[in-house]
Amino acid sequence: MENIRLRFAPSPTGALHIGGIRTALYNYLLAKQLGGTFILRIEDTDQNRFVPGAEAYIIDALRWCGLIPDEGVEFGGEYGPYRQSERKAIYRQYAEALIASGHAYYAFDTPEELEERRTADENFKYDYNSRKTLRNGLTIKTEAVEELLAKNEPYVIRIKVPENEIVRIHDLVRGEVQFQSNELDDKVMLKSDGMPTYHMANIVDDHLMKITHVIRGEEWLPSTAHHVLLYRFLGWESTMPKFAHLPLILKPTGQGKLSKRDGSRLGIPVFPLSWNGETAEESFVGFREFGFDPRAVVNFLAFLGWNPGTEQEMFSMEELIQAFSIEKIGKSGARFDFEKAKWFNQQYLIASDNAYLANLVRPIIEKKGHNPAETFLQAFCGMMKERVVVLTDFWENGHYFFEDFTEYDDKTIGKKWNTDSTGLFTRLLDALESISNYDPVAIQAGVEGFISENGLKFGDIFPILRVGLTGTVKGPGVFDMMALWGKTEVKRRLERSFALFNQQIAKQV
RNA sequence: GGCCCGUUCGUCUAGGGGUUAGGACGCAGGAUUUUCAUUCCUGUAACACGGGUUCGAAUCCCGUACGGGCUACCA
Repeated sequence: MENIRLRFAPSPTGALHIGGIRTALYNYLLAKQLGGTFILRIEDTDQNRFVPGAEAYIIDALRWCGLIPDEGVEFGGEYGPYRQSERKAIYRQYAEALIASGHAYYAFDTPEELEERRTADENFKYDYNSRKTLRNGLTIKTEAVEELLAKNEPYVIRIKVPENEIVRIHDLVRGEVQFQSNELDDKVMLKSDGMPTYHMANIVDDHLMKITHVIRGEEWLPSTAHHVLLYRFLGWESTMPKFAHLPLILKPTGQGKLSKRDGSRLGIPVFPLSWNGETAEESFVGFREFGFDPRAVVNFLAFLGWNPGTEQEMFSMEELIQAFSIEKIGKSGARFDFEKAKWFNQQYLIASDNAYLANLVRPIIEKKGHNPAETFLQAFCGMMKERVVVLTDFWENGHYFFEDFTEYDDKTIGKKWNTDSTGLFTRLLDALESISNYDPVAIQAGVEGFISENGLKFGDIFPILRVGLTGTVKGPGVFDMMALWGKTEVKRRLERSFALFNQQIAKQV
């Protein structure tokens, strides 16, 4: 039985957006399902686009999502190095082997010369036809080529695409796709700086690392024909990996595929983690910082372009590993729907136990300068979890648990609070004081008793009690909160608030 | 422009020759509730278009339209 090996191979050119994470996820799921190995390879062959910190970001992001590589940069393994820049020498020998077998050639055309050809003919392609008129090993005599090489003349190595052939690729998502070889250009394999292009490095590494399945974005479908040709020319066709090209993730609004800018444009995260670029324009908030639980992000992403064919929507990573299948990957682009992402998050938060939540919420509360006791925090999380969508809502909607509110619902108070209220509520406070067993049930009984004894209605008491306690008309059950806070704190809060309310009506008069 | 891929409610999607075309998000209404939320119920809304093939097409085939990707010494 073959050893299943899949890889996620991003370029460290900046923060990795959610589309990249989804690609990693699908690779991870299939690897785990088949008992295989999930590998992280860094494709840093473009020295111009290299961004410091991007590699660390990618690893942090994968860790946060729970997509831990078994092998790769920072994770070890027997097929290293896993950074392509450290494998530079390897690629050259294969590029030269391609030349030796007549499947590639040296090309001496300068970027400027090619640019000129492109401006002259906008359909210009370096292909089976035009290569006859360019400066390369096919048009220059062998000795002259040797001479140029000896003189250190810059050159690239290009693949020699055969004429009049049909290149067939079998894609696990799309079935058979054909390309007419005359449509294919002679892509550069080795750049003049000695680095391979993606195409070369990818095929060599996938072969050397014994990759069995390539799951990647649809943007690679057109160049897969070149990749198949390379496997053939290098004699590796029999062990060529299976390909699966994923539908792209589309912008939430408008047209085209999701891009980095869509996040800031719409005020929503499109990255797993925040990224601090050189400028504000290049900086992005992540799902993590926005208040997402990684389980929700993973669940949401899994469903962007795939679904199990059942009506189950909530899937743990383990369940995804069980249920995942390439056959069920969709073919058309999936629009990024932030509303759905939030819904997933809310579902996870509601279903989480209080201790788990307290762990995630604590840093948020501490950042605001509060250091609550663990039991208090957990009780808080328990009361709030059905009222939040993202983790930051715990503070947004429940800050009054930790600090005195400064703004309150003055509309409600304006309607309900009058000059007689202080007297009434002071008596309520006294009634509250006399409750011996200060738990939610007893408090409720006390308040209800007070209401009926005084011939009042719920509406006369509750809005003021709630706003007095929390500043807002929304929130957990008042009696639950009161029990958590205790008699003294309840008294303190209410007395403070009554003073505030009296100031408000004083101003109105 | 050329090549390649795609097209079921607004969005994510199930289904795949005969279905009341199913679910989820969103939205609207209702029930429960001390508020808000949760939960539950109900509603809203789709097979891009045109031709075939067939007794019958959303489903198969061909076109068209529309959308997307690629077209670098970027990945």
